[in-house]
Amino acid sequence: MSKGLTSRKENYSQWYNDLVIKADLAEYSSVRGCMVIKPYGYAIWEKMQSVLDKMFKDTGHSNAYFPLFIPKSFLSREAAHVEGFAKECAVVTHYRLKNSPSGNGIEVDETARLEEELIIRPTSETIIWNTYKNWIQSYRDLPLLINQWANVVRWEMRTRLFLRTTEFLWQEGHTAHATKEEAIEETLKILDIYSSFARDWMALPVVRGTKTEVERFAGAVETYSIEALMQDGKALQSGTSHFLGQNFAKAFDVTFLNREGRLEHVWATSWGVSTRLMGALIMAHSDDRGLILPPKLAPIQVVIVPIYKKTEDLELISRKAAGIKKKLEQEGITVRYDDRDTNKPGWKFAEYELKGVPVRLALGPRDIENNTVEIARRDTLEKSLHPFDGIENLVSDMLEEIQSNIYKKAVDFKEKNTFRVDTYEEFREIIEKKGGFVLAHWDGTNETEEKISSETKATIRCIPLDSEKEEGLCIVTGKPSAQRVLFARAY
RNA sequence: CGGGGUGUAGCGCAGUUGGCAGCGCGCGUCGUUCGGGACGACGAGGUCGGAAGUUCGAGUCUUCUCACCCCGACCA
Repeated sequence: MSKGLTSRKENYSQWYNDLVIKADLAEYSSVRGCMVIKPYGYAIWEKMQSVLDKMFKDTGHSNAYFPLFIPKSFLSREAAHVEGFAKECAVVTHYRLKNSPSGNGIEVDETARLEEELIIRPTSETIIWNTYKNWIQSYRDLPLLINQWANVVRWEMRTRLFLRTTEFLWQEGHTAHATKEEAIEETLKILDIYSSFARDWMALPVVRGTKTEVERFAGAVETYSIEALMQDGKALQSGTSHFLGQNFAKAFDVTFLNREGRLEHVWATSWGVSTRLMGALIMAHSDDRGLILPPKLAPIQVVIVPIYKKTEDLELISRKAAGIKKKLEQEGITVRYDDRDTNKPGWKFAEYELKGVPVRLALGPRDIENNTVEIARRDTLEKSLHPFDGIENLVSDMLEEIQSNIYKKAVDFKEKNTFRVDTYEEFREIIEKKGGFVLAHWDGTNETEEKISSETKATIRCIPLDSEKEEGLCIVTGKPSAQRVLFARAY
């Protein structure tokens, strides 16, 4: 048990908070609802960014950057969109401060009121479509495939580190297409990118699906999402991809001349993942000793800890460690040699476990004598001794094994906690007692969906894309249903 | 916005009837330690969230105020 880390069983959300803070990923800032992402946490986010960025570029997208401020009038151009975001917008009303007449401090200069208020972007569709209007004239300008890495602000009432903060970091893709089919294809292509990123890099299995009308993005025709299951049985929406139809094109009058010389509105998509993925990563794999990071996203993949009494020992060990470090680095592995004299080995062991470093090598006088290294893996906590020779291959293989092992564990957890139920009693029982994903039939109406969510706090996470289309009867109304949908309590 | 709570050292907290501002962790120096979160000695660190009031005297009592946290309604 780690010092000061609440156990998951004791209090899951406390465990999560403790972990984020003690593993040095982030901390609360002096600004309400906003957090500071610390270097170790940001390093993980940077890894995610660089992988995703490459995936976007490999599929033809380019990065650009649009303003943080959105004129108020823009937001109201698309009816559903403004409806969805109005309640959580930060608004800039003034552009100047002045010294208080009382002499202490500063205050807003009321004479410096903005003619039109500016909204801090909660998402960028409006400013982007206002811009695209000037970029698109002909079918030759299409498709337009743009992504931006940015911060956005949503004035949430309650916040949680990484999962929901007032300001957060994300990427938002915004594309324009000549046809509906092409836009839908793009939406699905991105959904694929998200789900394979989750699987192959985060070691996180997800369910892909469409959102119900109630859960749909404000302004979208169809919203697709990936849904992940956390260890406490709650679902976390981890990425969304929207088919926007012609809603924004119409609202911002974005048209193009097609091959036949006819003017048409373009078809649009938007899609995003945020620093919320950090929350998913933390909650999906970690244990009561601390983080467990998939090696492919770990900022430090291997740490080498020297164990010594005398400085002569340290010199010998350091020479040996430098050799190992070099060999591992040649394999493309990120290694830290921690020879700080300020902490004891035991302290370091606990510290790197807390921080989720996948593999730890310990090197002491005994190892120097026997030509061995002690290898400990974070996911299973197994320790073993290995000869110095060929250590780089062993570690390299172990990293891959850890990556696949934690994925397997997550898949196993998801399967064990996914239930098919056919009655509402059973449904409530599982939602109340066990949590997890529940697959059940639903009659497709908003009323039934809202009844279920108000009675059980479980919502329809998505209508899965990949499951078989089994017909049945709605668990609440008994009306016919074309397929089971995925319910869960969600973050 | 409704309900509850907390503001005292970097962090976590104690502070009795109003009477010298404390404890643990952390931090600094020195020494012994070092194969699973070591130990000892010495030391630094405070407008007690803010303002006003009662009092010889306020961390403590009164009034006002600000901030943050937790639970609900909203959400990637």
